[in-house]
Amino acid sequence: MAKPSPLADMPPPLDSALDDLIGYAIRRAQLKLFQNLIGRLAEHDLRPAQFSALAIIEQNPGLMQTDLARALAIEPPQVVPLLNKLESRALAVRLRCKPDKRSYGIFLSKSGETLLKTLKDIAAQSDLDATAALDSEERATLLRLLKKVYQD
Amino acid sequence: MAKPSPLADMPPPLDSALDDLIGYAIRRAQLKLFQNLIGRLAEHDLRPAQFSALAIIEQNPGLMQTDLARALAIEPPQVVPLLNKLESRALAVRLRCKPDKRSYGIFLSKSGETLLKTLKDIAAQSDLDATAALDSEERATLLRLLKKVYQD
DNA sequence: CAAATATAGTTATGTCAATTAACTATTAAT
DNA sequence: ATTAATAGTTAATTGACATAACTATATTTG
Repeated sequence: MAKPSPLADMPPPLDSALDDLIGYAIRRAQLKLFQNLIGRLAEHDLRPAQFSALAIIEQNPGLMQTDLARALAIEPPQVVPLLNKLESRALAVRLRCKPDKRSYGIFLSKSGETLLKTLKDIAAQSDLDATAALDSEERATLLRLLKKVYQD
Repeated sequence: MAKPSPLADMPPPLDSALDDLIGYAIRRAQLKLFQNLIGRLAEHDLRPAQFSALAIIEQNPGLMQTDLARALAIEPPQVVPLLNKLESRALAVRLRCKPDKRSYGIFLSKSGETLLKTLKDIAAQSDLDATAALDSEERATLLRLLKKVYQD
């Protein structure tokens, strides 16, 4: 059962004249998407950053914690408990496999790969669910425009 | 001078296979917009929530703190320091002006109104700046689609 | 009317995330 | 060799935020 999500419901705001700002609209839409995803991932006792980490590790097997930190836009110390959690659940492993013995290579375990498949479906479903007001053409347009914004 | 903004730069991520999720794209785009706005508002020693509060008060003069909390999607205790700050800078005032003497009516001061005009320009400029990769038709489309998502 | 209950705002407390600083071990540079 | 830099970790600080408790009014109702 989905947790009651402390930040969950965004109440209908009073008229605030911010309505024509993309920054305002995107914040509200992002919150909706994020809350939806948080709820669904919670059933697997995972947070969005952990899901992102799994996806990044899959695409970049053997990467170092430093790389993961940069990719997640978090600081190295935050990577430690995150990876500890993934490792304790046997979803990922740290291996001393580099010429440089200070660093670890990070890999998904078999069950990490399996779970990630499920999580990707969940994320895709969450996306669809939270954007149910759009048809698939609009969704494609939205994605294209968002990429244009953040890739700039 | 703009503060070096602790969260500022989102580094180019490794390929992570999250690229086709709207939730992922919107988070990254939102962060870009938000960081841009934070930087610009910092020059006026204001945070986005304080700017939003000013805009909401302008549109709803005399509203109660409870209403403001709901509109900002924050808890009532958080309104206290926020309003204290606005009041200490003489941008807004709490007035016992209701039949119910437990509550305050909140209003902008003259200088609050004046500053808000400036801030709206800043926010609009921030929007344009952070979405410089889009032409104005694309911007309109993006805004329309985002509204559709969060108003749903 | 009196007592009980509810509400607006505030204060106090606890929790948790996230940044920073400092420590260990390895590696690279002079 | 000594020094400096880097990967990862631990520890300490800060800050956001929620929850609970307090005050003063207001409402309800017995």
